[in-house]
Amino acid sequence: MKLTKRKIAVKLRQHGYKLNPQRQVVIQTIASSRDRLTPTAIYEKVHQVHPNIGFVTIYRTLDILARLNLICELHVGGSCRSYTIGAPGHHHHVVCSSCGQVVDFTGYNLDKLEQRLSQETGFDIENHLLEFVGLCHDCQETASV
Amino acid sequence: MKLTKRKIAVKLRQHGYKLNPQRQVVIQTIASSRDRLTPTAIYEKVHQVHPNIGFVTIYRTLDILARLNLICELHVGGSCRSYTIGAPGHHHHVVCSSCGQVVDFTGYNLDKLEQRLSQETGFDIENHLLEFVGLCHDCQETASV
DNA sequence: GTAGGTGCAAATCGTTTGCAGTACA
DNA sequence: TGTACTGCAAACGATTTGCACCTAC
Repeated sequence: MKLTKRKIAVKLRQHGYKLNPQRQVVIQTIASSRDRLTPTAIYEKVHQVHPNIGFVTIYRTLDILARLNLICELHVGGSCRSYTIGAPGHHHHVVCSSCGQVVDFTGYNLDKLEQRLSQETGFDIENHLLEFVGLCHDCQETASV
Repeated sequence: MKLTKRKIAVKLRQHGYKLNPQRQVVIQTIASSRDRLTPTAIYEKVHQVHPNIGFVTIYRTLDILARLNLICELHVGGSCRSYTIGAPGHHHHVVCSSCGQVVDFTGYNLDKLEQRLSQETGFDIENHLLEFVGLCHDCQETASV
């Protein structure tokens, strides 16, 4: 389940951000893609439909959306600045190294490990990053042909 | 346990790379730091001692070392291009969000989760990324003063 | 009406490439 | 000796900033 556009709009307003057409287009673009998208990729998609929306707007919108956890940054297997639409609640991602498709999953809990690490290292652990890379079903077939 | 300089030298030679003074300095710099280092940080440290070593050499050396798994890329809590000296064998990292100190740990196995995800998503999973961020012991004290 | 947002151009930062000279095995 | 490596300068791409105008609330 992905975040609906409505929920995103509400959260933006809650935090004092306006929801104008440009932002709607950016959100719509990310939300309707199954792949992880770089700022450039987002710009290109957006630009096809709305040629007057500039790069700067993309960057600024991404900053806001990321800060509000409405989109997720991905690191594995490619550009360190690519995003996917955020799912509600805590979750992790599986990313295709070939086509960039992103699948998210829930139900894996790292609390116990965090606790062990806190004790062993003396760190006060705040957060973690867990991602998987591999080939999605389609790309496996393409690769084996 | 970290990789010794000797082991690094051997591995470089095994792969047909030369071990010249510049590379030794770069390796020494990374190996002797407890923190994660960006290319710029490495350059600055190296430059203090050897002002004639240029940026390009740093980048090229980092590429080689990373390809041979002699250093590890870190993503969490800061620049996406920072490195720490590699430990032998499979391991993960805990990084301090304040000072950048890196501690690595072993003994946590994600095979079972990978298997579950393969079944659920149809992905052929090749690799994963698992890092933790938090405050190290020293920075917790500094923060609470 | 006004704070916040846009879009352009220019500045800036990090990274890569071409090339001539240099050094290691 | 020959191949690989360095270091400079220049090219390049991605991201940020300044500023005047605009628009959602």
